Amino acid sequence: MAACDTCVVRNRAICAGLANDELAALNNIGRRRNLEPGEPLIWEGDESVLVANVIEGVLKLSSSTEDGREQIVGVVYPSDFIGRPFAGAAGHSVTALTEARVCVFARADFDRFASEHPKLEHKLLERTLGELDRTRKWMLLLSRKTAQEKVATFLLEMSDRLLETGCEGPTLGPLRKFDLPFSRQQVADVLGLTIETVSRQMTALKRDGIIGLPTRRSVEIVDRTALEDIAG
Amino acid sequence: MAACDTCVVRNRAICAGLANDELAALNNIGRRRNLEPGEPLIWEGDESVLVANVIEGVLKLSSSTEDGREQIVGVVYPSDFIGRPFAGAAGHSVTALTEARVCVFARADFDRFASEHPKLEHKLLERTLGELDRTRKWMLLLSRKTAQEKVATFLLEMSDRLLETGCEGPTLGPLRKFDLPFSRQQVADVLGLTIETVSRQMTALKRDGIIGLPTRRSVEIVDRTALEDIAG
DNA sequence: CGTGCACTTGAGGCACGTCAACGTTCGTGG
DNA sequence: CCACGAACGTTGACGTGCCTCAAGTGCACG
Repeated sequence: MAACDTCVVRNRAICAGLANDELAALNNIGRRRNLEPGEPLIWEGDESVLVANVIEGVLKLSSSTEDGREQIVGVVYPSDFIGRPFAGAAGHSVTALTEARVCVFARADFDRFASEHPKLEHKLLERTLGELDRTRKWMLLLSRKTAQEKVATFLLEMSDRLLETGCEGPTLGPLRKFDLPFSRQQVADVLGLTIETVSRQMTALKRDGIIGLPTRRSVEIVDRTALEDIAG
Repeated sequence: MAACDTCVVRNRAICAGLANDELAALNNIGRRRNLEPGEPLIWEGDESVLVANVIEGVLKLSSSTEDGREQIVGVVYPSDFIGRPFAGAAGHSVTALTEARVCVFARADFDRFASEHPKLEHKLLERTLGELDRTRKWMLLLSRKTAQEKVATFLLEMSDRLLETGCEGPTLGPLRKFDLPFSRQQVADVLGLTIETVSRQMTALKRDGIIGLPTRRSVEIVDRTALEDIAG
C-alpha cells in the first residue's frame, strides 16, 4: 500500500481507477526496481516472465536481426506499461536509456490479477491500442520518409513526449529546449539510419538556424515552424 | 442470433467465449456488410465511428504522407478485428483487397457493449497485443532489411498467414503454392519499396529457381530453405 | 484485333551507407 | 591539476542499392 500511495504515476498508469483495497493487492504481488542507463530488463526471445510499469525514466524496446542490425521498435516513458501479458516469448528487448524506476510483476501473478480485475484490463487495452496507433504511424516514417524528414519528425516528437511525461519540469507548450535521452547511435536506431547520417542531418539543421545544439545531448528548437515544414 | 450461429469465425474472433444470450445481444447491434476489392471501409483521419470483425477476405490498413507516399501498416484476415475502440480518430484507412465480408458495429454501441463484457475485452486485448508484436517485428524489416530480404520474408509470411486463415482450403504445413491478394504495387506498399524493385527481386528469385511465378498473382515456393536463408 | 492496364526490363542518378580520419568530451590515475 | 586514453561525435571521400524515368511486353477486356 505504502508504495502505491506515493507513486507519481498512480493516476496515469494502468493502476488508475483501482480501489484502495485492489491497489493493495496489486502492490502485494509487485516490487520496485531501479535501473541504471544501459541496464537490460528483458531480453528478446526470452520467455515472457516479467511485466512492469514505468515510474520514472525512459526505456527502449529493441529488436535485432541475426547479424546484428538493430532497430528500436518503441520508447516508453513514465506511466507506460512494459512486457507481454498472456503469452509466450518476448518479441523485443527492454533496456533502460536513463536511470529508471519500474514497478515489476511476475507475469503469472499479473495475468491472474488482470483476469480478475476488468478495470485494469480495460486500462491496459486502451494503452495497448494507443501504442499500436503510434507504432503504425512510425512505420510510415521508417519506410517512406527521407533522412531529413526523419530527424525533424524525431526532434518534434521528443519535444512533445518529454513534456507530457514531465521529465523536464513544468513548461508551457511543447519544449523549446531539452536533453535527448538518446546517444547518436540510439537516435540512428530509432530512425533506421546510420550514426553518420543522423549527425549530418543535425548539423544541417543547425547550419540553417532551425535548431541549436548547445551540448552533445541537448537540443534547442529555434524555428519550430520550419522544423514542422521539413518533417512533412 | 441466426447470423452468429453460422459464422465461420465464431470460435476464433473476439466473440469466442461469449454465452449464447450475450452473442445474441452483440448480434443485435452489428450488421453484415460485403465489400468489393478496392472498396474502402474506413478513411484515415476520419472520426472513429466504426469497428468490425473480418469474416471473410483480406483487407489492408494504410497510411499516407501529405504528398501521397503510401505505406500499408497492416493486413487483416478472417477473425481479425478492425477499427479503434474507445478513442478519437482513425490513424489509418481500411480497404478491402479481395472480396470481403465483415461484421460491422457502430463504435459507440461496441464501446458500451465491451465495457459490460470483460470476456470480450480480454479477447480484444489478446488480439491487440498480438497485433502490436507483429507490427513491431515488421518495423525491423522495413528499416533494416534489404529489398531481397524483404521480398523473401514477405513471401514466407504470406504462405503462413494464408494457411492459418484457411483462405486457400485445407493443406498440410505452410503453403507451397498460393495466390497473392496483392498487386505488385500493393506488395511494394507493404514492403516500403517501389513496384520496379519488387518486380526485379521476384524475377531474380525466379531466375535462381527459388520460386515459380505461374501467373501474375500466384506464387510457388520451390526451394523454401533457400528462401528462408535469404529472408535472414 | 485493337486498347488499356499490370507488369517487366533497362539506363542513369542520387540519397544514404561505408570506410576512414579527425575533433571533442569525459573519466581515470599519476 | 594535467596527461592520457577511450568513447562519442563530426566530417570527408567514395561506393552502391534502390529510386526515377522511360520504353517495352504480355495478358484481359471489349
